[in-house]
Amino acid sequence: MARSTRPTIADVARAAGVSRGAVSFALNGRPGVSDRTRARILRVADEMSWQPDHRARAMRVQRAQAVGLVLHRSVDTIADDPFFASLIAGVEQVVSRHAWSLVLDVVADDDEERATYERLARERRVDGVVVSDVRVDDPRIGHLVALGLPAVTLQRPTTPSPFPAVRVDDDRGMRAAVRHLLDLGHRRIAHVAGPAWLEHGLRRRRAVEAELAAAGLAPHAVVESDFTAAAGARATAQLLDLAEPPTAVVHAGDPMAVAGLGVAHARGVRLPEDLSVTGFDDVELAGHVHPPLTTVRTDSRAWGAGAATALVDLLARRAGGDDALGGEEHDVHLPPPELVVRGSTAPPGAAAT
Amino acid sequence: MARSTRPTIADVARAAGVSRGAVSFALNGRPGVSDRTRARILRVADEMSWQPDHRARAMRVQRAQAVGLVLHRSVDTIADDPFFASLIAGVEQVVSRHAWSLVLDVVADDDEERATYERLARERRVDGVVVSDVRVDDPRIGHLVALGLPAVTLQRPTTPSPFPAVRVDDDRGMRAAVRHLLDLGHRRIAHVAGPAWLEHGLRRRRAVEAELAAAGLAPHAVVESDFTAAAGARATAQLLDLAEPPTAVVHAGDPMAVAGLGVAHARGVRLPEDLSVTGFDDVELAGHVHPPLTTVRTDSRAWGAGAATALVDLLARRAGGDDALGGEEHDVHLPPPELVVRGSTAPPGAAAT
DNA sequence: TTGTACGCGTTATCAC
DNA sequence: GTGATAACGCGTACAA
Repeated sequence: MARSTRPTIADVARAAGVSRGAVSFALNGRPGVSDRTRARILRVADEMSWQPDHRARAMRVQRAQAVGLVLHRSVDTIADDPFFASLIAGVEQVVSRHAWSLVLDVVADDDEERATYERLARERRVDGVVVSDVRVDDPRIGHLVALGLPAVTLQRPTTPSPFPAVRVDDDRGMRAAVRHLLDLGHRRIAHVAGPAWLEHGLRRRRAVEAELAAAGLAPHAVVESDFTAAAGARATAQLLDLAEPPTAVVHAGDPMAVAGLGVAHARGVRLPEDLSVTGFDDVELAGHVHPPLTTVRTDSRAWGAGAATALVDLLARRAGGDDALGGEEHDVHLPPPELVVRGSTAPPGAAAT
Repeated sequence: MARSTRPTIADVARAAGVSRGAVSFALNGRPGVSDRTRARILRVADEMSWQPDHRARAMRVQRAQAVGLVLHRSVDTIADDPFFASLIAGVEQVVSRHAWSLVLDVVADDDEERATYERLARERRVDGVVVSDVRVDDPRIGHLVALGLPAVTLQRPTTPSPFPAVRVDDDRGMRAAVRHLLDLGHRRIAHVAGPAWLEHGLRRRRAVEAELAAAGLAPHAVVESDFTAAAGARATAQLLDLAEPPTAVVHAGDPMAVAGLGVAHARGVRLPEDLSVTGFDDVELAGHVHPPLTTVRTDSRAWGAGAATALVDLLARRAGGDDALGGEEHDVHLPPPELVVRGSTAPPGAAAT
């Protein structure tokens, strides 16, 4: 455990017979040293397996070379919703390519969330953050502005935000799912929604309503849920208990939809003859349950990657002296999600025909 | 964006009319300032909303106050396996309680993994790492020792390791599942295993074999898989294609088991009458598919929390001057997982009786 | 309690 | 253009 022998830039400089400054120049590829000296310095540094101490450098250049991601959901939801893992993976992919780091925090409530952002900003652990699960009237936007912590949001918040957003046209996918059911002949279409206080929960619900309205219909019923399988199961049970149950249910998330299939199955409802079901996200399991789930394929990893890229770009602009935060003109638009038709949807009463 | 006005310790000292050293003492709650002065200093610091710059402090005390977690799996597997999200959440829970940070990296191959550990160590981004997905003959152990980077492993590696391990008796759960099937009267029991090069993949397989051997049996068949739903589906198809198919399948992971249910369903196999299925982990969805999955309940979050705790303890000991790495006597033992019996298991040919 | 050296790179200034 | 020298960033720790 050769803890004491970790070389510093001074050791490298001495070994190479140059000044510390020269080593720094050589390492960072800037003019000031001849090619021969540069090569020698780099060789020596490599031999000593020296790399600059990230902290010392960060302190000097006033940049952490790290981005933060603060996830605010119960610890359980995080495990149950594959979305987060994909998001993290996407962010990480970009961040690591730049030799930056991802600092991750999971918080349980609003207070902890505030405190965490404050800590990240004050301690300067990160240069900026990715804001996910944007809420309706999201208080974090103002908070981050006040803290002076640059950010990128996933979707554009409903309230004005000075930060760039990574946008994807969820609506299109949701409407495609409803359209698909309408085309199959369904008229009693229910929706199991995400929480209305989440921007994407609300947005997806509006999309369902809009597409139905375009066909002169209204949702047969809307049950607000929270994206978990347990809540999805409850919601489906509730819908099946209606005097006049729906013939199709559009879910705002796959785990809810899969649980819905399970409940229907358990009650002897024939799938998809008696009930058509759609999901949202296309998690890996979606194609492997029975009947395989018709769902909307999103690319959460691309979302994470897009957000990280936007953030890195934003920070680069700021490092270049541009104090602006970017705003809408730097929004990144991702390709809209597409409907994946599988076996969980069919014309209503298909078996009866 | 008041970037330039971020206060430093000097500003606080000036405002409070004391020296910088006094502010430092007051903040860290150590003797050297009177209670009255301490209170005043803290009040001023709070008013200016000053918190010590993490980098400057880290540089001085030579500690990053951060732990690393390097996940080595394809980006897809990470999203599909809820285990990771739980693990991350567990680690984070502990880490944040200490006001430390979690630095997360996702790597795609061995080279990248090596490079990442090296970077984390050389740049001193983290004080230690949590090593998950321990492999048979895991090369990372030696590498980490060479880098001088303290670690905690999830399960004790098969090869000697100087690091503490968080251990949980997977075997017990796996054997309980097999026992359960034997008790139901099954004799043709197959196993869909995880990769044999993963410590827990191999361990679970051995447990299945051991329990069957205790009953004078051998696995009806073993299909090696990779923990994904897709692979699980293929494995089940393969088993059902056998001239003499198994009456029960024990899976090393829930996603594989759920996909197995789907395949069986699609083929018209009656569940659980014609085929009993067990999983491992008890992901949230497990109780909501049809039939609800009999599985082994593990607590991945507790695993993450245990690992983080062990790591923080280890680092505290080292900070206290103890250069030892801990080793086996600091292993943490978690309660063994338990079997959760649901509807996916029944006596063989139950409906026929 | 105060003054100040220190940790470790980066960068502005300066000499050749 | 090459390179050395020294100041700097921001807390902490130790001598005074």
